[in-house]
Amino acid sequence: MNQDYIEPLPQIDELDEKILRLITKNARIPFLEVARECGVSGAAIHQRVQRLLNLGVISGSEFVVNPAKLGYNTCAYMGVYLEKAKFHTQVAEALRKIPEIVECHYTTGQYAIFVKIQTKTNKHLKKLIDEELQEIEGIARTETFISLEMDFKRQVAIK
Amino acid sequence: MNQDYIEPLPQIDELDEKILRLITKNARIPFLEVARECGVSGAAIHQRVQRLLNLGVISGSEFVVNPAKLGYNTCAYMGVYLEKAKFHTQVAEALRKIPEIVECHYTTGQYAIFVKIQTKTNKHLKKLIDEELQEIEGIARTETFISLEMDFKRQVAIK
DNA sequence: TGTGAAATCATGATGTA
DNA sequence: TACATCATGATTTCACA
Repeated sequence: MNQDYIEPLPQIDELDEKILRLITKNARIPFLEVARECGVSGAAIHQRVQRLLNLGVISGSEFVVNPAKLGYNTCAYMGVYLEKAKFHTQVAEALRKIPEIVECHYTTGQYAIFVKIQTKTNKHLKKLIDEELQEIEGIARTETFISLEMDFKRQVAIK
Repeated sequence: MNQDYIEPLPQIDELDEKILRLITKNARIPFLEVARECGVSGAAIHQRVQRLLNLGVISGSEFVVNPAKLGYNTCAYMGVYLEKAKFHTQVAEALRKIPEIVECHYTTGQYAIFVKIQTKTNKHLKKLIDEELQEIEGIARTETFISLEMDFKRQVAIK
């Protein structure tokens, strides 16, 4: 018995994996360089990347900002308790409007919703919790852990 | 009184911000297109981006993979209790060796360490916890929340 | 910082296995 | 279906103002 829902997987071959390993570490790498490393033509890489985008295996690319260099020195995780489970969606919508909330999940366990927050300072975080979050209709209470230091962060490993 | 340590901020002007807003949403955007939007030359954008990299405001670029399309259907957060606080570093080092652990923070509050995990299935997660995590010297116990659904994820907003 | 020219690259069409 | 080759227009990059 397997209780997990598994979504159908696209066919990814070794060339795709090699491409993914390269472009997930550096989105600006010239496709011709990828091509040379893989021993195929540039157009082949171009077509493969397009296909991986179409399949949704990759959703796009981004330059990664360091929040601290923009003055965002506090990173926190917060569990949210709801007054009633059915407030799920409206609370998530309200959270989405707060730009300091950078990630939001529906979760099992003690919290209904779990979020990641980036604020300028601890004071700014406290203010956000007191003045914005506790005011959201449907939130009963919250529990916050501040990240003292991020030790590492990476994407899921390509086989 | 302000208890927060603030790291010195690089000078970021409006042009930098405009560039950041564009390249953090699409790392492959041609710099010439950015240049046209900003009314400067392509080389100016190139140099600005280089400077932002040197300053550490951006740490690089990446194509963003969708874990589910690679068979990683379970996302979880886990709080780690340590036997002794001084086990901090060695536990973090052990965690870094487990590829399914994609993010690791030192935190305040009830947990000493807080991690994000991507596994193929719930079963795979359970196996990871039972066979790998609980075996790590220094970990007392762990508490896991499974993400049923990610509602949203974004980078910190550029002013 | 910015400009412009040379080197490099992306990308679409076409042919082939 | 996946890839190579080729042509062209765009982009990156570097020397220089």
